[in-house]
Amino acid sequence: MPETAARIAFTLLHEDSGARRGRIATRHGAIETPVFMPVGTRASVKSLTTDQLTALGPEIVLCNTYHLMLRPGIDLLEQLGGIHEFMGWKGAILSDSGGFQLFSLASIRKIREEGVEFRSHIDGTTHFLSPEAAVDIQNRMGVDIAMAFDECPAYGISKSEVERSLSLTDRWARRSLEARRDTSALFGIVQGGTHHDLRKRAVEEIAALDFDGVAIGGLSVGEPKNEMLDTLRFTAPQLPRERPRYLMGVGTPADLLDGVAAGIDMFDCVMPTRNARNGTLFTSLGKIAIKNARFAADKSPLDPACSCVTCRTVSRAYLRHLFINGEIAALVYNTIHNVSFYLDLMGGIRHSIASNSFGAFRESFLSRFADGEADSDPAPG
RNA sequence: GGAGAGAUGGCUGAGCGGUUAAAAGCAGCAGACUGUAAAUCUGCCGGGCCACGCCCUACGGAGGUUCGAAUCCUCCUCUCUCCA
Repeated sequence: MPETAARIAFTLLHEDSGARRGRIATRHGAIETPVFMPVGTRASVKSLTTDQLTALGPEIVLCNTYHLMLRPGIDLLEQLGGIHEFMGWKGAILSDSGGFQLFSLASIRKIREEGVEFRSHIDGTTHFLSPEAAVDIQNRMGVDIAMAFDECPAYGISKSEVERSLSLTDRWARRSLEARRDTSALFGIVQGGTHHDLRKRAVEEIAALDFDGVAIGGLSVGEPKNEMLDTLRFTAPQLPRERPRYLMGVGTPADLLDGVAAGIDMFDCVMPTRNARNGTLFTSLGKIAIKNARFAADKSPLDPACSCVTCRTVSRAYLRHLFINGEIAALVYNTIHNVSFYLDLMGGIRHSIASNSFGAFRESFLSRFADGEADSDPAPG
């Protein structure tokens, strides 16, 4: 991409019903969409070295403004050549603005019109994030895609509070955009809880601004699944067709399929990496808890349908052994597999859209994945 | 041979007259995890049952004191430490 070109360029390649197949050109390579972005909050996809991550082949990963501004700090990060160089990562990077930390670290912050005062969860020192500061930090990190600074309202608060929060997010969106530079693309975020009218208002507000992409935030934060899906299906199709659509923080394999069906192009979620470290592994036949006693003597690969390093190299019995003994290799093997599983799922989704068979792919995947049992042992006699 | 200390649920280990089916940790079994304060957290964990209550069996063994004992007394068995 020429130096003078846009921050990113999105091309919508194909549509299959509501599902979209596209491509995002960035200064760090092209991203085939729909895409799943592994989460690397502190410039690290937990338990993986950068070369292990690279070998898995994701085109883009996440990092987090709040966590990185605390450590190592933006001055140091900038001095060290930016986040790509810092972590030795050649692919694209999207950073979250820190808005989600307003939600997850609610007890140690104070929200004002101007911005948010945080107390560091590490050492208690006070820090300030505003739309301008958050975007500035993301620019200085050198990420390919930055996120507007938003407030993610907790589920269960009153509609009037959601509306108040949304108004703040919308005002912050304009200020975030003012702070955009050519170094990083900037996405706006649609909030509004589970209220159709607020979501509609948010879409109109954000879509009218010159963001490089539009995200749906504030889903899968505790609301019932049917409300999440309802909000997703209501909101996603209203997002600008010619720009990337990003569903933040979602989700399960089934959620990804629902998101794609609703017209989402980008996803991120801690689920594959966190669950890997906690012993829950995704397979083509459903989730399994590798610590379960029934895998103690199971010589079969974790997922016979998977070709990742883990599945090619070791057995379920060995993975269980490593996990219950707290071996570091368990985290590495598990993470390699779960991330591979998610990336493979997205690959399958992209192929199916290209061949107009997304609906069938989705049905097929879900019928096998079901919810739960993935025990390859023969039925007891 | 002598002098001490001690034996508690798979293990370590509290309790030292009633509120004790018995703290806590570990092990074991299961579950959760959705823009990562997470290699974290939660539940179960003697047995049985027509189970939100009841019945068995339980603190080395056998007796005893007491309304009531894992807790007090006697004897026995075994373990550990120190001195010979």
